[in-house]
Amino acid sequence: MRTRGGSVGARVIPPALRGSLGFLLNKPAHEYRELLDPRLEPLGLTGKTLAMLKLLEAAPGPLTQHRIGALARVDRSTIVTLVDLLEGRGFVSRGKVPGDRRAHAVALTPKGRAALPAARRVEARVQAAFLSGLAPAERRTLMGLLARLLQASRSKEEA
Amino acid sequence: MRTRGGSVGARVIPPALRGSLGFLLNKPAHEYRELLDPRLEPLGLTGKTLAMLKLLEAAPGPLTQHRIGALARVDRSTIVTLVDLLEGRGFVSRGKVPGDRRAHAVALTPKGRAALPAARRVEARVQAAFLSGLAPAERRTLMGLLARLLQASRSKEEA
DNA sequence: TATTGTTATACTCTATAACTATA
DNA sequence: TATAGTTATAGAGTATAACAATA
Repeated sequence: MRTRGGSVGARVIPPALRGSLGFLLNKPAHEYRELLDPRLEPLGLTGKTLAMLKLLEAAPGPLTQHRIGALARVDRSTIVTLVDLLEGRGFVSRGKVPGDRRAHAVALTPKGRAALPAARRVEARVQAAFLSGLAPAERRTLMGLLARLLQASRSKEEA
Repeated sequence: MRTRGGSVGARVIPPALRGSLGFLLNKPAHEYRELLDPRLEPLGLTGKTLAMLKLLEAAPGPLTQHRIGALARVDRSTIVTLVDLLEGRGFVSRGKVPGDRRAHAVALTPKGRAALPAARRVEARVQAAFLSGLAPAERRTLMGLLARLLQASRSKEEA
């Protein structure tokens, strides 16, 4: 009662769920994380910490934790843990912010910068594998639409 | 130091994150759930339990918990809790499966069936609001691409 | 031996509230 | 008074492992 590849029938998306946006967003999100994180683990990273590293690399200089949270849409209390992880690995450092002794200047260390290329390659491979069911143009479309969705949503802040 | 709408700058997606599929999938998934679940709560449902209700409605008859899990790609241990919730609300019932005394026949009750139209209307409204930044055609494209992504992914099962 | 449902447990992700040290 | 970072905590979401009943 189980052919090769699953006659059980979980391969096809039930029509009843094809219109459920929550299902369509949550499942891939979860599956992608399960795929990427183990591959980044040998490098001492996860999808989330890698994203933070990329954010820091793209910035003109150090960022405060508050600023990182604003960019990544994550609460500042959550940022603490992520920075702790990266600092523990020696990928970032917490320095001083001239003019504000409350804030921390989170900066990419040489080690953190050096870790980025390999991590990016891993991410690119995993991402390509995960998206392999879609044509290149479709992948761009999908990511573009998701980005616009995110841009349109106010999530927390708004009057 | 905070203009209307957030000069803080979290509105735009940082270029560094536009290529991070994990970020693009996780954030909308999370935000959508935060939006939908409170709206379904007065009806005694959540996005997940509503999805299960829709699955049962579309089925020709009762489904075993194992079957529900296969369709929704959720572990059977997780299904237990969801069925418990729906059963507690009187939306589904656990009956017997002729021929297999291990399995439970999860069936929609009249009350469960009656709850669906209103829940669907709420879901449609929330979904439309969440997708309001996209044109109708784009919404269909997005959901279609997500569905294909899910269809292509093997998640757990495979040789 | 394998499968269905169940329970116990554990892990991740994320946020809220309260505290501190500043501003 | 308000903000940056921290800590403690709580809650959702999900899975694995082990067990009983049954196949």
